[in-house]
Amino acid sequence: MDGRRPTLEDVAAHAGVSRALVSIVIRGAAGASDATRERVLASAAELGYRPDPRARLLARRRTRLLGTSFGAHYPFHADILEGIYLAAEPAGYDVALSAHTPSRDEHRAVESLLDYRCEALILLGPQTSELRLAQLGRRLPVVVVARPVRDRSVNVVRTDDEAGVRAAVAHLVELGHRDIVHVDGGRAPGAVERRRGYRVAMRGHGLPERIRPGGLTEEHGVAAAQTLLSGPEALPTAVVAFNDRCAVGVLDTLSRAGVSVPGDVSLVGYDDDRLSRHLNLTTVAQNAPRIAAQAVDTAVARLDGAECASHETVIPPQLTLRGTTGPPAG
Amino acid sequence: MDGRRPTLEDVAAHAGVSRALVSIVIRGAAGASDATRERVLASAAELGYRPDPRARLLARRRTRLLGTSFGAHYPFHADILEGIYLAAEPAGYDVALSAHTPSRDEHRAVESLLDYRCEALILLGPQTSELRLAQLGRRLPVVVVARPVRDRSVNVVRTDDEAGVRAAVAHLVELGHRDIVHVDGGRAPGAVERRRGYRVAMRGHGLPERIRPGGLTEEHGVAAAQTLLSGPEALPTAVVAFNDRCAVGVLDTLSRAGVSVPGDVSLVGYDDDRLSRHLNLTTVAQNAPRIAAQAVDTAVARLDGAECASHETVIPPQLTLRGTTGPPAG
DNA sequence: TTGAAAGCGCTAACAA
DNA sequence: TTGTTAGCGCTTTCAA
Repeated sequence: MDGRRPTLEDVAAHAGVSRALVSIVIRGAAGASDATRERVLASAAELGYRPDPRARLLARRRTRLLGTSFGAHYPFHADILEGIYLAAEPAGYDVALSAHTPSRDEHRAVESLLDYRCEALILLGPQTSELRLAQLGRRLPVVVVARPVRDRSVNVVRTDDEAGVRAAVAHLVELGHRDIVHVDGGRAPGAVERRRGYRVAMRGHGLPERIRPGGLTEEHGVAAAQTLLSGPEALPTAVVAFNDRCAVGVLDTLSRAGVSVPGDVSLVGYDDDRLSRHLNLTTVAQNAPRIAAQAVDTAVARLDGAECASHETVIPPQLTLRGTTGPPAG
Repeated sequence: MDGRRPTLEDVAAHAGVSRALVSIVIRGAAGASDATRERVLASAAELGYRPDPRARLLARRRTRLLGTSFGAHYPFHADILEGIYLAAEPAGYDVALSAHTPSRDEHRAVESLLDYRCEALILLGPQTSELRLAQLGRRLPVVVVARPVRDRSVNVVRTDDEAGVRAAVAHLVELGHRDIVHVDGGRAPGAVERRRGYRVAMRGHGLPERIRPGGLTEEHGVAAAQTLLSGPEALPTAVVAFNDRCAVGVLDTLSRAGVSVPGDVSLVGYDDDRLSRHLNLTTVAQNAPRIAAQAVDTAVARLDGAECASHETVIPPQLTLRGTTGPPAG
C-alpha cells in the first residue's frame, strides 16, 4: 500500500549532500550555495519529499504553532477560523485546531492544544471561567476572541457589541419606533454587552426597556417570538435580536403568524451571518476577517516579546441596513 | 513564564526508576509491578506530567491518528465531528482535524493530514474528484462520508438519500398533493441521489416533475422561492427542498409573501438540523451519530486488515413529520 | 559553504 | 520485573 515516505536522509543521499544541508535548503535558511540549493530542491521534488511536522516540531526550539479552540457548531467561529489560517501563514505560524462540542468540553480542547506545545492560544468565544483564563494567560500568550475579560494576563479581541446594539436602537428610533424589544443572549458570550447597549440606548432615548430572554440559536428566537405573540402585552413595533440565528427564529415565527416584517414589526439581527445577507436581514456586522487578523497579530506580538501589547482591541461593528427594518405601522 | 514541562525522564528520576518503566506504566502496558506502577503514577501526578504527543507519534510504529477533513461552514459536519470524537476514543484512536474553507481547499486540508501520518482518512462530504479519491484510497484507508463514490478503493458511509426523498414525496402524495416541486442541490454532495429520488417517486405516482435549481444554503432557497412566486406558473402545493437550510430560505420567502405554510404550500427539508426542530419543519433526518460511528468503525476495520470491509454502508434516513406539511388547500 | 554529531521526548526491542 | 539501547525524522550548534 503505502511504503515509507522519503525522509531528509533519502533526499540527502539522492542529492549527494549531507542531511544538514538539505534541512537548510528545505527551511529556506541561509548557508547553502545556489547550486546545492537547486540540486536539493530538485531531488526533493523528484522524491515527493514532504517534511514530517512531528519531527520538525520536536526538534525545533519553537513549535511556531498557534493553538485555536472553537465551537464546532458556531458559524461565526468558522468565519474567524478562515481568517486565522489566512493570517497565520504569512506570519510563519501553523494553526492547530481543537474543537469543542457538547460532549467534548473546552477544557479538553485546550489541554490538547497545550500538549502539542502550542506557543500561543487563540480561544474563540470561550466559556471558560475568568480564573482559568487568567491562569492560562500567565503560562503562555492567550488571545480571547469575542468576549471581554477583565484580567490583564490575557489579551482580548472583540467587537464593540454595546456600540453595535446602540446603533441598531438609534436606527429604529430614527425610523420612529418607540416600542422596541430586545431578545437577549442569556449567558452567551457578548450577551452582557449587547444587553447593556440596548438599555443604555433606550434610556438615552427616554424609552421603556422590554427585554425577553433569548439565546444564540433559532429556537431561542422562536420561543421569544411566541411569548411576544401570545403575551398579554401588545406586540412591539421593533425587535433587536441577540444574533442573526436568533433573529431568523423570530422572523420565521412572526411571518408564519401573519405578522409582516417590516410592515408590522421591524427586526434587527447581529453578526451578519452569510444567512442574513440572503434573508435580507438588517443586522450589525462583526468584521470576522479583521478580528481574525488582529487575533493572530496580537498572539504573534506577544510571542515576539511585546509584553505590553494593548490588553484589549475593540473593533467597531457596522450597522448594515437591509430589508427588515422600516417605519412603524401606525 | 512557562518553564519546561516535565518529561518522562523527570518522572523517572522522581520515582527512582528507569524511563522505560515509566513509559510502560504511562501507556498502561504490561510489565511493571503494582508497587512500581503506583509509585510512577504518583510521581507523574505530582509533577503534572503529560506525555508529549509529538514525540509519542514520532517514536511509535503507529500513529493511531484518524485524519478528518470537514467543511468549516457545514453544521451537519459539526454534528458528525462530534460523533467521530466520541467513537474514536474507545477504539484507541486520536482525531486530527483539518478544516477546509473557501480559501483553504480540501486538497491542502488532506495534505496536512497526510503529513501528520494519519493512518486513515475520514472525509466529510468531499468535493474532491473520484480520481484523486481513488488514488488516496490506494495509499491508505479512506472513508468518504455523505457522498457516493463508485471506486472501490475507498469506503463510503452515507444516508440513502434517494429513499429519503422518495419517502418525503410519498408522504406528500398521501396527503393529497399532486403538484410538488423539488428545489434541488445543484452540484452539492448528495444532490444527484436526492434528485433521482424525487424523479423516481414522481414518476412512480404518475405525477409531473418540476425541478428548480437550488443549492445548500438559505440563499438558494430564497432564490428558488422567488422564481416560484414570480413565475408564470401557479404555485405548487408542496415543495421538497434539498436540505433544511435551503428549506428555511423557502419558508421565509413564502411566509413573508403572505403564503401560508402549510396552509397554502407544504414544505419538507432534509438533514434534521438543530434548526428544523425549532422551526417545526417536516424533514428527512440523517442519523449523524450513527454515520459518525460507522465511519470510525469502517476506518478501524480497514486498519485492522479487513481489506474487504463492505465497500459502502448505506444508512436509512427517517422521515420526521412536523408542522410544515398538511393537506393541500383545494 | 558544507558536514558531523548531539539532541528533542518518546517507544520498543532486547538483555539483565 | 527492570534497565539499556537504539532509533523515529528533524534542527542546530560547532568544526572543517
